[in-house]
Amino acid sequence: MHSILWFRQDLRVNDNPALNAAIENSNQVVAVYILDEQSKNHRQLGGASKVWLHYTLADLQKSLKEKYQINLVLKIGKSVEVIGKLFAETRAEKLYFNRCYEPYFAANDAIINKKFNTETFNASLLVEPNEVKNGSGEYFKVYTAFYKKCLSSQKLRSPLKAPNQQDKGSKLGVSSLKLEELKLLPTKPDWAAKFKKYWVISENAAHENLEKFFHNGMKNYSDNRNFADNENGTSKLSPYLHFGQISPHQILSATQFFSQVKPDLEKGGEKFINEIYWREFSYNLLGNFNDLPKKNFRPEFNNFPWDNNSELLHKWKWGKTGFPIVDAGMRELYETGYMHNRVRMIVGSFLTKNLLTHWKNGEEWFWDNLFDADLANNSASWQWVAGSGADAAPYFRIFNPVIQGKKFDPSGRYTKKWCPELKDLPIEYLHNPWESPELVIRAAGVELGKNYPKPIVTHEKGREIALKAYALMRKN
DNA sequence: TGAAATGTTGGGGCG
DNA sequence: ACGCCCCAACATTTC
Repeated sequence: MHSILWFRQDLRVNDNPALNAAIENSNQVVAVYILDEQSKNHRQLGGASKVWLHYTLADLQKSLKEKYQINLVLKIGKSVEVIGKLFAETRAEKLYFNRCYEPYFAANDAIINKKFNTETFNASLLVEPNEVKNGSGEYFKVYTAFYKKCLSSQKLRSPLKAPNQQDKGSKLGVSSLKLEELKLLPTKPDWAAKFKKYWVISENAAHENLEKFFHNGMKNYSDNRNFADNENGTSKLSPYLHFGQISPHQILSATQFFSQVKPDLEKGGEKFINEIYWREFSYNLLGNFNDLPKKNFRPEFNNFPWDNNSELLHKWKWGKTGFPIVDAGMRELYETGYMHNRVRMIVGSFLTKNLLTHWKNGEEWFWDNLFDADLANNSASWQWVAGSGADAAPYFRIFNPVIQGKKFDPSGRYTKKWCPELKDLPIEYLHNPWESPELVIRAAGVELGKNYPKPIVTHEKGREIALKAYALMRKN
């Protein structure tokens, strides 16, 4: 008996409910990944996401082959059509897959469930969007309340072990595209080559990173996570989580285990789990407010007088704003496909509040450049930082990039790493080079406007303008 | 998961 | 010895 196992954002062998069900309930499994950019409303993958996906598929192909002798079939097309053909070709009895929660995926899944004999599972969330409601039956709009409710009401499953069975592959020789034919890697220019320096992209690497984080970062995580110059302060698991190379259930279970073994890690572990639940909150918002990627969650922001200056946006994207901590972050993003979380908040505040640029522009740049680009997280977080989102800080909380730099990159290591032209500036002026005495800045070999930009706006004036815009919005 | 402006307090210098 | 002033340091309010 044949079954089809459809891989999506659950690209792992362990703790994969659909995989377990398919292998346990059928003799021959046809595993498939469908690159679907044609179904209704599907959002094109960003450039960085494609690169990550390429290596992830390569890794998954290898593990499925080795462990179960299953070939991962690769296809391009509308998922409903590809699946229909597979059913016809293999006479499979059932389609197994793990649910996705992006609104366009969910709508498509509804069609597939109607058309075929399916069994679906939750593999990637601790809480599905309709699982948790507040006292009046509404979905939560405030994080802390959501989190508390989850903790008090949830029964979480333990991570599943990959079934130990051999020779589960289909004997029919279903045709597959070659991985290269998905064309996920850039060719000319090959801007993706550099990423190998920074990442090992595999299911195994996700677990090794988590283990490393337990030993190096989890103690004092509450504080460490904010320091951009602390390389070990965060887990860097977000891309793996997005593609499902590790599941939140695995993370929670491992964190709790570690906290028990090493009680001094308990506090950090709690905070870490709290951050994992921010992802859950984002999915909860997106699942209940499907327009989150496009429309202001707080409609009063529809009146906000954005400036949307394309030249300023361009300088922001390429790390040429003249504010070192902002530029460092934007360059880290482009170079590594990742940005430290604290710095994401700083550059987000800068774009929306100092440059008065609509958050959607930032959302799109992040979508294209982040390995962890994730519809729920990205849109919820951009709306949060812009002030238009759920549980967002009031708009007038405007980050001062100089103060933030001094506070969260006190050694200057982070800024100097990504803005090497500033490496000889003394720390007192690293985050505000335009205030540096002439002698000092010249001795450091920095010439503003020549080898490092002058600030493209003044923060004080920007703040004033932003507050005026905010007041205007409230009046309307 | 702010920053700036404004208000308050208290120690020390000084006449 | 005392009051006055200055001004950090901290607290509160406002945006």
